Amino acid sequence: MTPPFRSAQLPPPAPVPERAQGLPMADGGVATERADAARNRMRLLEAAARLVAEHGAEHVTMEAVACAASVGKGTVFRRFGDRVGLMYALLDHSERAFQQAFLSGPPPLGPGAPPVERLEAFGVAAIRHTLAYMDVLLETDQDANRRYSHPARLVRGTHIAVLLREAGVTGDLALLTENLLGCFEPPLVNHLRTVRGMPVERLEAGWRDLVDRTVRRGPSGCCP
Amino acid sequence: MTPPFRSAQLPPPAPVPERAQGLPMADGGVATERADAARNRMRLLEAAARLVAEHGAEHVTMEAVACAASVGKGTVFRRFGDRVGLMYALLDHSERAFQQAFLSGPPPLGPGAPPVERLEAFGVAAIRHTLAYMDVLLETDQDANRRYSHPARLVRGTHIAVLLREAGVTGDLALLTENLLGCFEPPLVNHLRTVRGMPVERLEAGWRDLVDRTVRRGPSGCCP
DNA sequence: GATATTAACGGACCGCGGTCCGTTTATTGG
DNA sequence: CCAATAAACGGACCGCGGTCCGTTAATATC
Repeated sequence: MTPPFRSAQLPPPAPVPERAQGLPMADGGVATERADAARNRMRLLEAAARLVAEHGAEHVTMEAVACAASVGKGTVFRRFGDRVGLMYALLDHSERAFQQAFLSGPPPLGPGAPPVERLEAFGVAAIRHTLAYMDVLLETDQDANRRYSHPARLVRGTHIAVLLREAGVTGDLALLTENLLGCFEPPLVNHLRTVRGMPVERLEAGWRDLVDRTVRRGPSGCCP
Repeated sequence: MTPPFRSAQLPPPAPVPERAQGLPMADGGVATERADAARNRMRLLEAAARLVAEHGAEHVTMEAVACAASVGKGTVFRRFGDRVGLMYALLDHSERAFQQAFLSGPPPLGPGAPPVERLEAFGVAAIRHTLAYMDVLLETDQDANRRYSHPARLVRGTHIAVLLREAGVTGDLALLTENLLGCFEPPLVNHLRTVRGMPVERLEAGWRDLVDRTVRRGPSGCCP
């Protein structure tokens, strides 16, 4: 009688775009959002961003966002699915910018530098990104399931895995990657900074050290 | 006008014991719970455990617990503070047992084995513990702040740090410890098992590998 | 431009976590 | 045993996330 599992997700009702989707159609066009829908999405994102800036993400209610955007509450949920979805939407721009920086920007973050250097630069950038958007990120952390399946996390994970491989790391790359990703968990970073009082430089140095330990030759003997 | 921070905690109203406290008093006695309070705590814990077993932690409401224990809703909150507090209380016994096992049980988990072996055994035990209590642990994960400051996590962290030191690891032990602790995050373990389909053995092997990489000689050159 | 279709809208509604405060009851001191 | 005190009780109450469904209006077709 115990219900399936936490990871059993809401099935296929699947409205909830969270972002204007361009689904290809039979005739070669794209199924675009209706004009009013698109306008409301913009209004909602702007209102949400304003309220977050004013009161902190933690104190922004869905109803307040709806009201500030002069829109019904139902509309907010239809556009963004739930509170966490709205928060993710708020992060979308900066996350894309970050992705572009490490996928195709200038070295050492982007291609062109040796993999270990890129990895170190990546972590430093990720930590800074986390700090910059901390309060919204902490809100997205509410839904543990989505956190680990979110596209942004997958992209980061793939990037790390590729760099590890390029660096000649052997072993369970998937797990090593997850371990490295753990360094950017917003609540962890927040805790280390706020409660334990660690300066950013220390976190960055810790990341570099960790990368070195991970990369420095595989599980078997040290220095063949 | 932005409110202080997320980590700013509820000040000192400080009822919320979460566990029968034995505070020392002037006369040498202990300030114990009133009889009815203690009885209600037991009833609530039993009721909660039953409901969790029956319906899964995720579907247990505070009102249902109160009702099943024939107690008012207010009483549940006075005893355990909030939902997460109740969940932590449910985990208390097993967590203490685990602590005893690695602090004073037989080797290789307890004292007597070399530190690296203990560390590896610790991780394996922690992963199993996490899997065994997964659904309740996932509920405790709601409150990100408390997660990182919870006594149980501190104990685990101290244990890891001590073993790392004994193993002769140099570097930022605090950060290395946090990184290793990340391997036991319930939502991560759940994701790797449920979504990514990794068997327990793989997680355990991954832990051992990670310990090896962490321990194998510090940040500077490889094999002096 | 009129009509049909279908997506989008919005606010009433629900459930649950958490609080408040008037009432009850265990305890202690005489 | 009785009174006084303070702790514990319990349920009405509140706010917010999320859902539902009758209404509205954008688009497509003619």
